Amino acid sequence: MNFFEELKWRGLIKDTTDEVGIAEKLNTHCTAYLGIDPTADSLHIGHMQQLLLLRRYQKAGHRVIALCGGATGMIGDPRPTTERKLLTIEDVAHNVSCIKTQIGKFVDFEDETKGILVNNYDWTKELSLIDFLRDYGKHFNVAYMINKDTIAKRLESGISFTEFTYTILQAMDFLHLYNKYGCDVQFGGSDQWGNIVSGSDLIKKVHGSDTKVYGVTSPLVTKSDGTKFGKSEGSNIWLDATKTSVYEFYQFWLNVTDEDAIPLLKRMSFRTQEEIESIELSMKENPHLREAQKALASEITELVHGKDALDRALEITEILFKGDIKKLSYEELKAAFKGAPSGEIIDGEPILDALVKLNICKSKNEARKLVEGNSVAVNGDKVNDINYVLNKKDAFNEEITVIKKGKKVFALAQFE
RNA sequence: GGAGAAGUAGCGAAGUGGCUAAACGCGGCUGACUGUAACUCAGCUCUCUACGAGUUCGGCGGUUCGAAUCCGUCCUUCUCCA
Repeated sequence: MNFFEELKWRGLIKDTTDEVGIAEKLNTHCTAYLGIDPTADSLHIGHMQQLLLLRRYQKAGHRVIALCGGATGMIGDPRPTTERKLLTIEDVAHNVSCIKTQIGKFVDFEDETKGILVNNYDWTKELSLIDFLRDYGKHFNVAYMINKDTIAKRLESGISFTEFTYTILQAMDFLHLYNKYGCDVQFGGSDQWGNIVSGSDLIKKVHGSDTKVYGVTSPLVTKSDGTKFGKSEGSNIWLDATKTSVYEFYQFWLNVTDEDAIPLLKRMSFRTQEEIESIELSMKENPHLREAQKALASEITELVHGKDALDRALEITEILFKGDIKKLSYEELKAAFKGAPSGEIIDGEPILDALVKLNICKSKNEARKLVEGNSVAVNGDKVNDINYVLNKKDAFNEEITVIKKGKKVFALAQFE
């Protein structure tokens, strides 16, 4: 199975500008690029598939370019629903620096012939309006642009000129990378199809229609029940451990439903076809062991957060679901829960306030309802009195208390 | 520039003077079941010093005993015309 066939088997190919051409190209050598806009100060698991693709390309011997959209991020890729709020220049710069280090976990940038990290702001910031309109604008037919899915969807609800021009900016990136690095493949999620085509079209208009450049997209990750992938408790699962703890990250993957587990393993894991098929087989025989979920969660958590962090997430999991918290020593607890979500409370803190302080609940109102609903446990014991007070003397070493909401959400409360 | 229409909680969408903290659907949370799954069922889903109180229906101002609902004005968006 060659590289292109493998991508297909994994379910990572949706559309290509030229399937035969790209299949050939990927079996020789190419320079492939992926662009990511800095819309937040951390990447989230919605980016994972693409980041892993970057890694796959590099592992397969191709040169990869990770593009951080410092310029495009200031404009905003049109969403199907509504106009984006412009980010401030400071925010974009901050986001760029945060994201760059995260991308480094997936790609090796040590050797320029194997991996390059660029920022499109560098070649866009000096471009004058007149040059933009004369050198690039002429290549874009408005009638053609408004037929692009991303823009067409917005014609009813409204789209600003700013976002309308986004696709031109991204096309300029592909052209720039083609000129400078001979970059001949751009890939991305299927929502990027329009932008990717804009880029290859632009290159062909500038360099001739027989120029060998290719675009390829992968299907967006969806869940079998049709709901949005990548959210937990309504919020994003971030790659930044301070925004989403390693434990939560691990748990997210562990809780993937059976139906989604194998497809996700194919897409996200670097395991071979044989390995994945054997997992699939044993999962069919013993679904309750959730081997696929465990394999998926471990591999991805280790890649993103490292071996030590994974081990700790596993330890916490073990304790929270199988062990008895009260049997642990203070030292064991402290070691196991290192890096877990935590917060400080005072001696005599009411349970409702503590739940809010530790970010387990958004408001005391919510906390009240959960306690009344018998959903909260302190050090393993259910608490259903809304006037319950947390005392130092009940804590481990008079210092640490574990507060749990439901089955899976917990935080460490530390007395001041 | 002109003429219409619309802006309601995370989203979609009712409501068109008091019975409305605002139907319904989705999403989210919790409980039961289970395999930390799926399905199904039940409850919750503005806030708080909580059998009560406060603040909400694009913004501001007004009418009224009383407004998401009426009036004025501003902002935003859509449709059609030029």
